[in-house]
Order: sequence, then structure tokens, then C-alpha cells
Amino acid sequence: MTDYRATLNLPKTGFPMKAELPKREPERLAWWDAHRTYERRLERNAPNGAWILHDGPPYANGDLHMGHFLNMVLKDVFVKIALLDGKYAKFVPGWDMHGLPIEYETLKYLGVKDFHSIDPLELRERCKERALFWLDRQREQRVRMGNFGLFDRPYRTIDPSFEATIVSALADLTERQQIYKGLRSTLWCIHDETALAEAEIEYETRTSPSIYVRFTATSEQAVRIAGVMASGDLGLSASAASSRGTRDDSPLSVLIWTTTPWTLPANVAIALRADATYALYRLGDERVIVAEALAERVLGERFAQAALLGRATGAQLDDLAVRHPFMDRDSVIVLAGYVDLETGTGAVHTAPGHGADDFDTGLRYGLPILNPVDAAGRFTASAGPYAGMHIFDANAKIVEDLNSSGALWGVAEFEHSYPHCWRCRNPVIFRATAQWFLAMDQNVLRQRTIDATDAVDYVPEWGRVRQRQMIETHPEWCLSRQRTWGTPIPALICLECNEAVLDARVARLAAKRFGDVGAGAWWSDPVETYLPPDFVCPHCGGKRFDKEKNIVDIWFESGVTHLAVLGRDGLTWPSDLVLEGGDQFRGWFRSSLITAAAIKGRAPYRRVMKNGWVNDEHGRPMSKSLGTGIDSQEAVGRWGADVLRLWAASVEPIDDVRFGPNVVEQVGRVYRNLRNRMRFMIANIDDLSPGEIVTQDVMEPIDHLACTVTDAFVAEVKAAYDRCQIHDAYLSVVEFESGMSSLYFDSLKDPLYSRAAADPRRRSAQSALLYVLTRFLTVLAPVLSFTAEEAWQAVPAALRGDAESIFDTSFDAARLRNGAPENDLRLWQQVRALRARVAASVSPRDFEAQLRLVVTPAAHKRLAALGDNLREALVVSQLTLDQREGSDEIGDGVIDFEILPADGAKCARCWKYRELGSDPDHPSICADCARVVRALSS
RNA sequence: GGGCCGUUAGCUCAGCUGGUUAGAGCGCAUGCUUGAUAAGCAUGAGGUCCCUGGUUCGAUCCCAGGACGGCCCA
Repeated sequence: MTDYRATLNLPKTGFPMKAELPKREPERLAWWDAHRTYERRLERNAPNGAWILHDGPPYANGDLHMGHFLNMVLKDVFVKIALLDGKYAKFVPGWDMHGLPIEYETLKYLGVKDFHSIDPLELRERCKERALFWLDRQREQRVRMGNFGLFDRPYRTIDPSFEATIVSALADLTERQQIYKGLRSTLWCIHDETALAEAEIEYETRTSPSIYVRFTATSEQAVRIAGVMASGDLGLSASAASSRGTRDDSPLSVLIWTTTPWTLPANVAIALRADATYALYRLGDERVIVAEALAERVLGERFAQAALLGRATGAQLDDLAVRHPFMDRDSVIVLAGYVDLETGTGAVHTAPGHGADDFDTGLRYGLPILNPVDAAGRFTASAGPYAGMHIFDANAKIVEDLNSSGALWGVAEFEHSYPHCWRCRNPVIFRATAQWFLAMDQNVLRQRTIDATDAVDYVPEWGRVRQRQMIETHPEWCLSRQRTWGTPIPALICLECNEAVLDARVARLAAKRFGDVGAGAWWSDPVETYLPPDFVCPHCGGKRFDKEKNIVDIWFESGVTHLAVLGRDGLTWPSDLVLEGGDQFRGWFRSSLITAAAIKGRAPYRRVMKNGWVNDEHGRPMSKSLGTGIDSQEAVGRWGADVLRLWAASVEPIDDVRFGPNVVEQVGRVYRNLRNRMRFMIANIDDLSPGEIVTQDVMEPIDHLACTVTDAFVAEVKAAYDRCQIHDAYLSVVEFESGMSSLYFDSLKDPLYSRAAADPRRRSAQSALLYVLTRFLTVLAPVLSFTAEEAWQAVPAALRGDAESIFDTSFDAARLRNGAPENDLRLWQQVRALRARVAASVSPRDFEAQLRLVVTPAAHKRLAALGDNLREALVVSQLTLDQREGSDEIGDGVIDFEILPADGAKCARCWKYRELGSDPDHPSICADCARVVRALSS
């Protein structure tokens, strides 16, 4: 038998089945770069209006991890969607480059222990080098992910123009009276010697000493307290009260509980809960007071011997006092709502200098705000016997002293979550210091900020609630930091009255100056540079000033990126989308929102999307030490960016996601499927020339139908993209490609391979394949950027038209609006169902079979319109389609469905069962094949 | 302790306003194909839809409580 294989039009392409992404992707990057693909498309889109995703700046410190990858790739997907949608989707990446983490790392790098011992300008220079080093590294990693954007012109918070924006924003806020300097109990890092913002805190488990301490009353105090408690009518009978007497002169103490013994020197009060019942017990030769609800737990085994002497509510004890156990002063009894009856004694040690709640209580009662701790965490002279000691070292000493003085009731260890500095990881303390604040309630800023969320879309929608809560609970925003690597707060100190002055005119001068030469000038310029003519101290009229040396919180810096970046160079304010991890509801989403509400009166973005956390394969946080941590560059080098980009779409990226080798392997198989489907289409249009492309109105019915179905698919994906539902788009893609492949591609093999190359049937199919392929690649390009481009470049150049790159194509919104007629989609589904039914036949199967189909007249009308395409689609050798009125028990109008052995014999060339031998020179093939073969040889 | 989110086949995920034999892709098993071939096609086995109550004729879907996981906060 002659081998007719050579006479077939078999697929042909250079597009390899094997992806080898780590090797090929860099070539693609170079190609995009050389062809200026992104910039050129941007220019072309410019007239169509802008769509701006504003980049939340990553911190320029360390390599990017998979959480960054997920976030940054998602951003890129949206930028590319807008680009393909014809929008001016200019993406300016940015970096957050000031701040303590970099300063800290730089000091460590330089081997400098105390930042006071290095010249600030020298330190700033070194920090800048360090930050730029990381910026370069991260930029390289971001580009390697395949992300489009102006990576050679990023915005940087260290740029003079950016520093000027920061200071201008401070000037704006000063003019609006939003900024004040005040004493506050702020979170303080004694290691880094600076105040910290709430956003810079991480809670970690820590074991602290847990002590119960007697605050013993003087005899006069004891008489008053015992009097109140004995006379209080809380169920204790009058006789019992009187018999137990108020004349008892044994020591009387309030028991308090604390896990921070070092704060005791600053104790000035004991807070009780107004509505809680406190009980006075006799225990041996002393009397103690604790909350009744906690007495059994606090007194332990001694509770059994305790004699109840009296009871009172917290409110009844308000304003009484006892003595501090070792400082020479009283500790007054106050009331506070935060006192709970779950832990401790119900009597809360209160040191207004060392706690936010305590501070508020102190303000309410006019208590002294004692702060006997210096910036580095050592006790000052006012701490009495502990002066000079480090606070955490003093813990043990204080406990020991309390013990020897008899004030200690009990001691244990207590494990609890305690605030730590986000970078240096050391426990932080509360410490009362003078700081600059943004007043959240001045000018109803808090409410205006909350209201600003009304105009914002949240993805997911519950983000709105989250965001509002974050604003509602936002404490006064501490803007100042006592460090070097940052933008100065251009405040002055009056040398006459020692008051700090923040004046908008000074800030404007500083903004101008910083914009010209950078913010380092604050350290090198004489103060006069920043004094407006005739400037005098508003407090005392003094004329001599010094520069204050505080820098601004870097959350404020990133909070004004919208002011620094948007509203110029074709970038709109507000932006259309911001997209960050969910932690940014408390971070950048919030800080940006507050500054925008304060200065511009509305939100700086139209839509906020959050992405989830990347955990390891078991759903646990990634950890280098467990071997499950993997950074972005490592993953990209190992698997290639495109597989990982597909992973980002294959999971629900709004939720927390899992990542690891097994997950990648799974999505890798989906990737291979997609790639092979592209390859099939490309390989079958290799010999198509532009002049032979037929339009859809003259395509064969099934081809036309495939194009229509593809349009519906594109519309579906585009709609998902518009809703920011990348994962929905992924599901559509997978469904589409597997359906296309099993129904359409499979049935097209015979017409494509065995017909004459230029046969109209074949050209029609090829035209459809080109159309499907192009739309498919356009839809995939935002996610599978490298592969879509590689595939596009493998399409014969003549067929690519004007589109040099796949990113020159478009979703073709005009066409999508027509949608796909419902009937077409139903017909497609019906053909699929029939095909599945035929394919399920074990024997005869495929071309060995013929199908006899009897359908209702309505179904007949639909199916008959497909002509011979229906037989092709069902992959049988013969099909008879008859109609009859009847009940379609099989469904979809099918009344009878019968598979029989095909007539004729297997054609050696096309494998269909036909009548053979009509051409004596080719006895083993059918007449159609014979004609093709003859034409080839003539 | 509080707020928010989640818990559906081995894995990644769909299941719209309560009624489906609870689905898809991947994996797995089996068969076909060897003219997409380190590919393609088909069939099949896998699920007490986290648990417990409640509302309802009927709940994966609604309500309450609980368990587990995550994020944020205290």
C-alpha cells in the first residue's frame, strides 16, 4: 500500500511544544525593549483617554517574595487589559525609600552602633546608596516578571521633587490647622530611639513577669476606704459590717496586677471599673481589696480563709487614694471603661506616661504624666532608685525590691502578645514625648475621610467596611520620627521661648529648597534659609530660631504618592485602581485616603482591590527556615514567569493563596495544554496567505460558528476582567480551550490534512483558526504575556497584519457589543453533546462509524444548516439526518440516535470509510483523495 | 477578647435571588489514537458540600452556636 502521508497537509510550525520559559523569556524581554512595544502602544492609545493604576510603592529593602510577585503581576495584568482595551494605561512604578529599616540596615552595614555618632549628611548619603541598590535589584526582578511600565523612570520618595511634595503637603495641612505638636503616650522603640506609628507595630508572643503588688494605704486612707466599703450596701448585712468594724488598723492594700514592672515608677493611679464590685477581705493580719469576681483566682488557696469585710462598686471608691509602694506619693483611685474582669485583679496599675489608655485616663483626671524613661530605655533621675538602669533589666530588680519591702503579693511568668517594632523586632514601649500629630478630628477630618470611601469601589466589596473601621479606629497620627533618613518636618524652635513652630510659609520655603537640592539641605543650610521676611515666633515674638530635627513618618510619605505622581504627565488624579495586599487597608490605602481627604476633599482612587497572602502548600506562612520560603527571582528562574503568572490567575488571588512546587506543577500542566492548543492553530495556518483569508460571512457554517463562540468567550473574559475577577477569566479560558480542542480542533483535522491545500473548505477552516487564535492570544496576553507574544511571533508574518506585537491587538470592543446570538451558542452546545455521544461509542468508533440521526423538525432545521460540517464535527464517515415529529427523549430534539459500522472501506489516505478504487492508479484511496493526489503530481 | 474573611472531590476552584443525579480543570484508572505525538480523544472512580441545632414541604446555599484556618486590631 502506498504511503500517502507525504500528500497530506500536516501541521508545520517552529513554535516549540516545550516551553523552556526560563531560557526564552529573557529573549522576549529584550525584544519588547528593542521594539518599544509598551511605549509605542501607549502613544497610540493616548487619544483614547487614560486609565491609571497607581503603584503602591514597595519598600526598597530586600528581595521580592512571592507575595510581591502575586501583587505585582496582578497589577500588570490590569495595566495590560487597559492597554489592549485601547486606553492610555501608563504605569509608573514607584519605590518607598526613606525610613528606619533602611537606616537601620545601613548602620549595621557600616558597623555604626549609635546613629548619633555619625554625621547626618554622611549617613543620608549611605542610606541613599543602599536604597538605590535595592531599587535596582527589585526593578530587575519586576521587569523579569514580564511587567510593563516606565521602569526606567520610576517615582522615588527620595527624589527632590518628591521630598518637595511631602513638605508641600505638610504646608497644606498646616494651613488647614490639621497639624499640632503635643505630648502623647506614643509607641516608642528604645532600640531605634524613635516614635513609631501604629502601622509599624507587630504583635509577637512574649513572656513577661506577671506580678501582683500591694498598694498599701496610710492609716487615714485606710479608714476612709474601709468606711466606704463597710457602709456600702451590697448585700453585706449591717451587723456583719459593724461587727467586723471599721476600726481595724491592720494594713489595707489594693492589689494590682501588671506585666510591666518597669512602669511602676511612673504609676500615679489605680483604675477601677465603675460598675464592678470590689471586695475587702481580711487575710491573717492584713486587708486586701480586689474585684470580687476575680478574688478566688487572685487569692488562690488563701481565698478559703479570707473573711469578707465589705464591698463597694468602683464608682464608690473613685477619688480615694493609697500609697505608691516605693515612690513617695499617692496613687489615686480612678475609673476607666477599659478595666476588665478577665485578667488581673480588676484594679489596673495606671501610668499615664506609659500607655495610651493610661494617658487618656490621666488627661481626664488631670494626673501628672510622668516619663522617667529616656529615648534609649534607661531610667532617668526621676525614677528614684532605678535611675540609670535599662528598663527591662530593672524588671527583676523592681520585683526583688517589692519582695523585700513586702509589697509583692505574687509573681509568675505570663505569656502574651506584645507589640514589637516591625523591623528591629524588639519589644516597644509606650513613652510620653512631644510629637507632631495630624489631628484626625480637627475639621471633622475623620468623618470626611470615612465619607470619601462612598465614591470608591471596593474589590471585594467588604473592603469598604474594613476600610471604614480602619479610619474610625485611627488614633491621632503621629507624624514625627527622631531619625535621620527621611524628609525633615520643617519646624523651628524658638530660641527665646523654646516653643516649636510649624508655619506654612516656612514649609513652603523648605519645599522649594528641597525641590531644588534635596532634603539634605535641612541639615546643611543655615536656619535663615527657611525664615520668611520678618518672621517672628507666634508665641513670644522671638526672632532667633533653630531647626527642629524630626523627620516625617514614611507612611506619610507613601500617603502622598498620589500628590507626587498623579495629576501630571498624562496621569489622572484620582487614579482608576490601586491594588495591594489586604494589610494596606491599615497602611497605604488608609494613609493615602486621609491625606487626600484632608487636602483634596476626596479619595485619591476610584477603585481599591486587595489581594491575599501567599502561604506555603500547607496554608502556613512561608518560612525560609522551614524551607518553604522562596523568593520571586528564584521561582521565576526555576519555572519561568509565565507559569507563575498563570498560577496567579488559577488561584483566587483576592483570598489567601497557596504556593509551592506541587501547585506549580499542577498549573504547569494547564499551561502545557494552553500552549499546545496555540501550537495546533499556528501549525495549521502555516501555508495560509493573506489573500486567501475568507471573511466570516463566507466561511463554512461550523467555522463561522466557532468564530461566534470565540466572540462570546472574549466578551465573557473581558467582562470578568472589568470586574477585576481574574480568576473567573481563568476559568473561562480553561473551559474554552478544552471545548475548542475536543470538539472543533479534533474534527478539523480531516478537512485540514486531507483536502487540497487551497480547497475552500480548508481555507475557511484556516481563516477561522487564525481568527480564534488571534482572539485567544489577545485575551491571554495580559496573563500569559511571554507565551502569547511568542506564539504571535510564530504566526506567519503576513497574517499578523499591522500588529507587530500581540500587544498591538485589541479586545475589539465594538465587535463584542453584538455578542453571540443565543441560538449559535445553543447549537454549539448541541453539537458538542452529540460529539460526546458519538465519541463514547467503543465500536465502531470515529471513522469506522456512521451515524443515523432522527430529530424533530425544529432541530433538523438547525442541524441541517451545518451541512457536511455536522458530519465532520461528529467525526464519522457517514451521517444521515432525518426529521420526524416525535418526543425527543434523548434531548435537544434528538429522537433517534444510531451508530452503525460505516459503509465502504478505510481510505489509506484520509482514513474515512469510503468507496475506494475509483481511480485505478490509486486503488486504496477514495475518489476525493485521488483527485488531490493527482493534482499534486501533475 | 473584638472586627472581617474563609472551610465544596487528592489539588486549584465553580456553584446567581434555597428544589441540580453538587460541577470544571488538573491528577488518578481504563480504553482508543500514533497524521497536534514528551501531544490528541473518550470513559470511569473519587464528595455525610467543617460540625451541631433552627427556619422551611425542602438547605451546600438562610439563621444561631461551635470547630478549624487566615488577616487586622486589642
